[in-house]
Amino acid sequence: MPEAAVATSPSEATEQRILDSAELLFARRGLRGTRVREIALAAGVSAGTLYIYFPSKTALYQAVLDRGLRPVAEILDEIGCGRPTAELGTLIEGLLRHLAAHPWLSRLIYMEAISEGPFLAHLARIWFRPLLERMGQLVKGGGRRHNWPDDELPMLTASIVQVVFGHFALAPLLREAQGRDPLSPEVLREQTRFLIDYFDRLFPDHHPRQDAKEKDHERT
Amino acid sequence: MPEAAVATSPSEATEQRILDSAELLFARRGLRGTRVREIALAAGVSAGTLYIYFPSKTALYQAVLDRGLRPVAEILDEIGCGRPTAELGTLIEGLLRHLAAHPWLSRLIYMEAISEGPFLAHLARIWFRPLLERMGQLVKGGGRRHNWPDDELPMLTASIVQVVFGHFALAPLLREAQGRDPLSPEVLREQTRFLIDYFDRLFPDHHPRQDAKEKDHERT
Amino acid sequence: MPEAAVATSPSEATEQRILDSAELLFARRGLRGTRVREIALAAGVSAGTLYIYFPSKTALYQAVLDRGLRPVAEILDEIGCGRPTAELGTLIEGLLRHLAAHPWLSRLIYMEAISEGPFLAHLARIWFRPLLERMGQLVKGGGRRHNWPDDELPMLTASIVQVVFGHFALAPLLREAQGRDPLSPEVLREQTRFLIDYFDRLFPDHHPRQDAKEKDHERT
Amino acid sequence: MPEAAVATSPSEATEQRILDSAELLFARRGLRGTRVREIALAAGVSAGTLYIYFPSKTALYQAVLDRGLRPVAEILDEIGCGRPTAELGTLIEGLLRHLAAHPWLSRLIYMEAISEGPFLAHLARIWFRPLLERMGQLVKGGGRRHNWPDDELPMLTASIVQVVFGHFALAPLLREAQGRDPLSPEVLREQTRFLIDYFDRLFPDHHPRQDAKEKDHERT
DNA sequence: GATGAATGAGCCTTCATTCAT
DNA sequence: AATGAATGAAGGCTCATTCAT
Repeated sequence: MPEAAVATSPSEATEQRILDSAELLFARRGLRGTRVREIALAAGVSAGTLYIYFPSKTALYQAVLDRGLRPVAEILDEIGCGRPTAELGTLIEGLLRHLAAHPWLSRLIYMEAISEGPFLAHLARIWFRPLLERMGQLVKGGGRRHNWPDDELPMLTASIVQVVFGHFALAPLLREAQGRDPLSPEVLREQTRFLIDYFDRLFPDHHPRQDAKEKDHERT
Repeated sequence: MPEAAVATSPSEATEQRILDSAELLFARRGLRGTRVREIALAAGVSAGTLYIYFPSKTALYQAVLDRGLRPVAEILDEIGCGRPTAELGTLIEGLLRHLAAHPWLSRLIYMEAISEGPFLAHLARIWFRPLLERMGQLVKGGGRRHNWPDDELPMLTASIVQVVFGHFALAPLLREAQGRDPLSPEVLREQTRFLIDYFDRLFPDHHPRQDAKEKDHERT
Repeated sequence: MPEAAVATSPSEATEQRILDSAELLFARRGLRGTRVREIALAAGVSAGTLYIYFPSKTALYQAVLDRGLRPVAEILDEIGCGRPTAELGTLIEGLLRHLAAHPWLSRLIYMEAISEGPFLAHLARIWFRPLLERMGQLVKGGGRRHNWPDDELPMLTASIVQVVFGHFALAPLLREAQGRDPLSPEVLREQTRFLIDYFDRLFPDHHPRQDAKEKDHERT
Repeated sequence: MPEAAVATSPSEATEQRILDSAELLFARRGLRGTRVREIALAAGVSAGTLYIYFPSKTALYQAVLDRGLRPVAEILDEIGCGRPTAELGTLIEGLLRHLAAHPWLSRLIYMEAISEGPFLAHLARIWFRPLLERMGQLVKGGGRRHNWPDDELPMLTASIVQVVFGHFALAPLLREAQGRDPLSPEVLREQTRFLIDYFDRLFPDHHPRQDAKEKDHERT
């Protein structure tokens, strides 16, 4: 419960500020491309101060990655304790809400994945594999009657991850190409609605939430 | 097989080797994270030699990006001159074939997009926007009777790009998480088959190829 | 004695040390021929430290030039506020004293002039042109009855500058050829005495200081 | 007599072109500040070709220096074989003619002198010392009755060198400050006339040429 | 706890020099 | 004789990291 309590100490606040700035910059430039001084400057401290909190740039990177991924893992754990029906929609919505609240997270993850850096295995273990597994369970299990062949399910779940996370990861490009901010509340609402529709079509038998379904489309 | 034919001067070969090595490394580390010496070493030349062919690291990066994106633009142009029906499948297959032959391209593009680098606008202009437009035409036009609302089409096409390119961009992560090489011919064949199935479900009226359709699913 | 008074921060001292070393080396090798590492080594710091104080080698060069030329401009300004008679001698003596105290200055100026570098115009504006003008005023004005034709005066003043500054600029060569140090107090005293004699002959009506005149020559 | 005969071989011409370009550039940038490629480019050959004619940049520098200084030494030798009277004027005129024909020579010499390079001793031995000695002989000897004290003669001769060579060495600065080209025939003529007048005043007993004397001043 | 000063390793780039053609 | 291609050794400059204050 670190986020529930108020700022414990001034140094705790400084540490968070450093982590925030680092997240933002690592997400854009990667580990090698980000300068310690940039992070410190963005956090409003000197580069020397940063080394009081983190022993090295790499350790800071790891801390940023951990802090970002932990809540994702928690979301995955929370889902799945409930009823198996309609959980995929819940999972997606939970993820979207979290990603919208932490717009750098997707880019950070993608950056690390593409970089094939030293934390790739870690990333696969604590983020991607659990995500695929949970999604696989939700798709396979739950009495759903979708008609996807079993051997295509891994690719299906991977594609869902791509669509959900990709929207945030490629946000700069989408903004540039579409002329609107993919992270604005309005666009995020549209994107959420679209994804629900999207999953309805991929899993025709799967009706995540009655209200959401009736709101936007009456066909079928 | 365009590289077999010419084989002009020895310096031409060197230039291509440098471009190849640079593509590989830029795709993994981005512009800032890649060292010129690494590129030169990978190309089997000295760092000084590299500067005979390219005036700067940035210029080399640009050349790599251009060389990678030009064929994609050509693929987009070629499609669309034919019949409008079933063209989406053709486009996807063409793209997949090209991306499979140039496995670093997607990662290069994603890296640049995520980095929000100086070529983002260029990337949007010559890659992403044409891609979205062409796909939008193919989806909208062609007498198809899919029932997507118009305002969701941009997000739909974006999601298709995510699924097609994401497979290659996140290849290292997929390999690590799924325990198999996403770039192996076998997996690529599966991925192609999956994507065709996938589009059939997103556009139920759209029957790209009879054989592909009958192979795996008999519903509708 | 301006450097004895202040002695502010340690970094101020470092900056001055860098400027001193740079002046010495730039005066000998010019801008292009001097290595940043040499300057840093001579100043007792690392090359990186130098860049804390100056953004580039060129900026350091400019700073050295400015620091060296400012006092010369001040000397020129101070002279001329007094009586017009006998001022040329005062100017020369003031210049000689300053040049003797800053033995690298002449070489720095000559080096820049010969190099035809980017600061040549600056040098002409803040050093050479004022020098010529002030000397021209002193020679022309002041009721002197020398009989130089007007159109030879610019060349005359230029030649004076050559003789005054050239002694310091060509010091290495003079030392090598004459076997004595042109910067030693003794030789400097001789040179001053010679210059006074020299000007007496160029301007027979011009008796700068009675004492100086009587000290060394009773002939005529 | 290397300049009398026509171009012996094509390679001879190339060598001279390289020497010419090198002279020009060494005079402006010094040994360290000049790039071999620049010289080659200015000579219209490749850098590799340059190494056919000269084993290294330093050797080329030495050759340039030698080629430039040899005629000066010859001028010094030729003078002095004649009558001792009025020879100083002849020497000055000969020097001026040569320096005007080789405008880079003075700058080259000054550059080397200021740089305190490895050829300083050489320069002193074959250029400056003979020059001082010859001038000293001409001033002292020849039955002239000027009234300079003996211990000021070295400084006097040095000052003459400064005035004669300095005009060419500081040409860029003079051009910038005076707004006219010090190497133009017109200005060179003026400078020659000025120098004759100048020496007449430094050595009142010394009447180099009747015509020159009567042109501008009738005192004595 | 915080920082300004300092640094050594390393980065991008240039350069004198070599050599096969 | 001439050169284009190549390179190893700097050269200017940056950066992660340390430490006295």
